Amino acid sequence: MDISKYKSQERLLLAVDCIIFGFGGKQMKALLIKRGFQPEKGKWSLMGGFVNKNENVDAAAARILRQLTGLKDIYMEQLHCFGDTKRDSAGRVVSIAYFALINIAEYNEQLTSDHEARWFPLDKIPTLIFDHKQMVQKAKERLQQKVANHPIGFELLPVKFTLPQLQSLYEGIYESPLDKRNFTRKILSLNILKKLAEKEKESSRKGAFYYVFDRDKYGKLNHDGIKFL
Amino acid sequence: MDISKYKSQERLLLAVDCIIFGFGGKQMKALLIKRGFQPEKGKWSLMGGFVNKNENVDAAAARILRQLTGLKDIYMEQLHCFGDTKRDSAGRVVSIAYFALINIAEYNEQLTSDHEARWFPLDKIPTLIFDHKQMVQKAKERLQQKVANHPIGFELLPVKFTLPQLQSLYEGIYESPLDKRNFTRKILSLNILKKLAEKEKESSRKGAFYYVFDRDKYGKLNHDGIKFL
DNA sequence: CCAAAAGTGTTTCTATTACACCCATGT
DNA sequence: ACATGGGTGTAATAGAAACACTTTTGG
Repeated sequence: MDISKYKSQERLLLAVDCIIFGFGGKQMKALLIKRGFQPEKGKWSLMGGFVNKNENVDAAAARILRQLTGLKDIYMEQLHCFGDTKRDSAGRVVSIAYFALINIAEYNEQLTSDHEARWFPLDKIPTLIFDHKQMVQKAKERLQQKVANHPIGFELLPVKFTLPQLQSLYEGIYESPLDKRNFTRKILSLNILKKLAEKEKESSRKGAFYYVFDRDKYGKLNHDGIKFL
Repeated sequence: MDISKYKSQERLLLAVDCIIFGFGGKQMKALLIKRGFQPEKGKWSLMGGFVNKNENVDAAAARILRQLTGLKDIYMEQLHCFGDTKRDSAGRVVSIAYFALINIAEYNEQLTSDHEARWFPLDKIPTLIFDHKQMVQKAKERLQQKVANHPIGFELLPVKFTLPQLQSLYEGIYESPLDKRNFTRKILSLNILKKLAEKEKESSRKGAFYYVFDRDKYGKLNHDGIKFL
């Protein structure tokens, strides 16, 4: 087979960078690390790494997330390819950005300190290397869109959560307040939550009922017209 | 500067593929070419090419579109990175897919024959090489989403168009009929069209008034909550 | 008994849908 | 005169938004 056209092409470095979102109870946060190698060593950065030649790009993203956080089977979605020639000061590196949603409570604190990782509220993101700030911005916009039509908000909460918690989550993502009554009515009308008998008693005297997301029920619906907000 | 971490990484081929949409009066079409080199030479394919080392990925997409169609200053948007190791039978090539919207009438027929290019209605796309069918599918879904909130449908029409034409366009994109009265009311209520005195007389005895998209007016609106459909 | 958060309905308004007839013109 | 596609309004329904009081319970 004549593949000479391929042979004469220039190869380049391909990286992935991950915007890792967590929910801090009131606001959305992103997990950042102090970069461990040159250039820009010691500066705040997204988690990233290079794509190996015999590795799917999606797999590379999952691997990097696992290496740096210890977490696997995490919700991840490809965001965008950042491909400007000058984006990385050390040479031509095209980066595929992914965003991940994790339950901040399950995240192992030990790993945080290992890699000098820290959670930053989205409105207090420090200066980041390269085009990482743009990546975070784009991820935030994408999350806002996506969460309106897809049940991915639950990835950010524990399996059991209360309606006030869920509302705070949406308020955090949209950075705007929601009406409690309208919110509960709407979310319950979707018929995808199961109410538990148990109550969460930490955050109020009265206690709030726990709910769980019922994936089975959701799976049986038409996902086309479903609107969470 | 110590960039040894970069040096030890594997480089790979990066390509772009373009899904080029046009509107055929009744249905959406995609422009495909007969692939001109091995492997899979002579099979139907999206327009594609390799990204050069000193070229932005976006620029590569624009270059390839220009080389193969002669068109420039075309609406283009990055779609998705397709990065499976086995996607190209001749070796590891990661491809960034873009979709483009062009006014089919302005497209130079000569160039079509030069590259053995042809327009195919979306429901009659032939077998395509590699993962190009998936790319087309994803582009179609993205177009449907996007066109509901952004004024990109106009890219597919001549500068002057009639309301029946615009309606047919949306019907083509969504593959479902719309109510004429509801459609005109909605679209006119956005206040982004300028009605001309002139009429289009080809397709009916009575003739239909031409409109143009008023980019100035549109620019002055809040684009956040705007809904075309 | 009081502070703090949970839970719960109704009304108004806005947007969407469904639906049918007359108009202008070229042949 | 008639066939063809263009243009227009209203009523019914559904969804979104606004809004305030009662409940529970730990201290």
